[in-house]
Amino acid sequence: MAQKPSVPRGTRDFSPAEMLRRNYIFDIIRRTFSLYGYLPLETPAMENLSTLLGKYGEEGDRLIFRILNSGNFLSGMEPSTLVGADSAFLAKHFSEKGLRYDLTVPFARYVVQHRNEISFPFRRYQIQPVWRADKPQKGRYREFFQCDADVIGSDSLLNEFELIRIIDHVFSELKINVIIKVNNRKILAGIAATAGAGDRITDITVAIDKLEKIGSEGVRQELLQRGITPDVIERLDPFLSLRGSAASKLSGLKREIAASPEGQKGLAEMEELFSYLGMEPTEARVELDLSLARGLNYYTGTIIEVKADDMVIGSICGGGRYDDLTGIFGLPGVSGVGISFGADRIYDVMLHLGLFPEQTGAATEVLVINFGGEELMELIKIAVALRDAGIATELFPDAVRLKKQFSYADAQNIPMVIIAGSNELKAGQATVRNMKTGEQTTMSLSALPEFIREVKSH
RNA sequence: GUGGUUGUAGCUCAGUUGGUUAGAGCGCCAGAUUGUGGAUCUGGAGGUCGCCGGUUCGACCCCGGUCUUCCACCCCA
Repeated sequence: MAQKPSVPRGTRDFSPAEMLRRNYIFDIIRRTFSLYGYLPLETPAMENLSTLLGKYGEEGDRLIFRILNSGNFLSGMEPSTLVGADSAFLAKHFSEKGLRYDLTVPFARYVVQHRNEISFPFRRYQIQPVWRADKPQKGRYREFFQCDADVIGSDSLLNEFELIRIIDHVFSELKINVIIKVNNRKILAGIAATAGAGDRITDITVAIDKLEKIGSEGVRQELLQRGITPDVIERLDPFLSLRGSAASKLSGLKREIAASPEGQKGLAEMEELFSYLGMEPTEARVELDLSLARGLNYYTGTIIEVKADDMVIGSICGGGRYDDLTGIFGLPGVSGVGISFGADRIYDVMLHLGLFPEQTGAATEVLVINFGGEELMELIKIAVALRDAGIATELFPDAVRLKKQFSYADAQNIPMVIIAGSNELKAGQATVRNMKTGEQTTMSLSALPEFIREVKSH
């Protein structure tokens, strides 16, 4: 116990059983992305700090893992400059690279860097780990996987519509009941402007975003704390209490924020999006939630967030439109929109709700009992023939007692065991034991693959 | 980043207001059953009580530090 090795805080090993279930999730997401025409992309685990810093706000910068420079980074540095230097100064001199914090910014970097090779609109999906130097809790890790799909170089709201369809497709295949919340940053800007605080949109949205968690009184306190004046809060109030369908909220808003051109634009976008959704309804409920803001401040239009209906956990998928992301890298005027599935939280939800199918992935289907001795050559041939027939087969590597081999099959959940000892082989036969029912059938060796395929299909 | 919480066998947890060889259930291994798993019975292995240091005649227990877990805030997937 004492000197056991361990992994760093907030990181995890994934056992074979866990990997089979994780791959079940990844496979469904990957298949759905590709069904909608998205292409795979991977980027390095580390990026230059200049790519990363300043993209996620002050809070985000603090959470980026920095990689120490290789070699003697102290060489040529006067000891006197180190005395009294603050950590920001040292970090700048000792570290030039960081672990990626999300997949969207590296994607934007990729697009700008390869703009001449890409034909727009460019759709890509990316399933890779990201790292955040956060304090871990349940459902919050320092290394976790994101599954992103983004399309860049198209302003059309058809993209938003299709991304929502993808979300719906994935969660209905995973059998997770969800609610898809949408909103639009331009509407939020319109609300802020109408309330007379257009310049305080960040403070206002951050506070409003907490509505569900802390209630309307809590939001009021939060707004006050952020220095929003009581008369502005008074004027924000009607927006927070808007109820009803998306259509009725939109028409209500239309009057309220008539004076804000940006707000009107946001409303028009939402109306268009909901008209598409009306034509081709989703399985999950799509709700216009005016309190939805999302922290990442590069979003400029539609914002999307998905919550599980049957379990209290943070959002399991989110996304939105960003107009200016590639602008930071010197390519202005290219609009993008994307979503990101949180695979680790989806895993937690599915585990908690018991939604994983009993057999996930390609576990062994048949174990061939090893009798050793003269039979071994025949047993190898059986295993080869079964694998040729596409049946996942293990030949037990050691000729140990049958009890041990059967226990192994039981522990590994292997559904069928083949017993072919000298008795059976003399007659050119083998016995198949169904481990679930205990039923045993003896047949000729040539009939084995067909028989097992038969049992499998039931 | 702030405040709090947790850590005893592979797993889930007892325990001692500081006193010689630290317990249970489950799991694991062996046997009852030398070609048949999941049930039962019998036996066995496995712990410097997270780590480092301090107080004490003596620490798993008290104190400090550290790592880890989880929680609230912050932020987010």
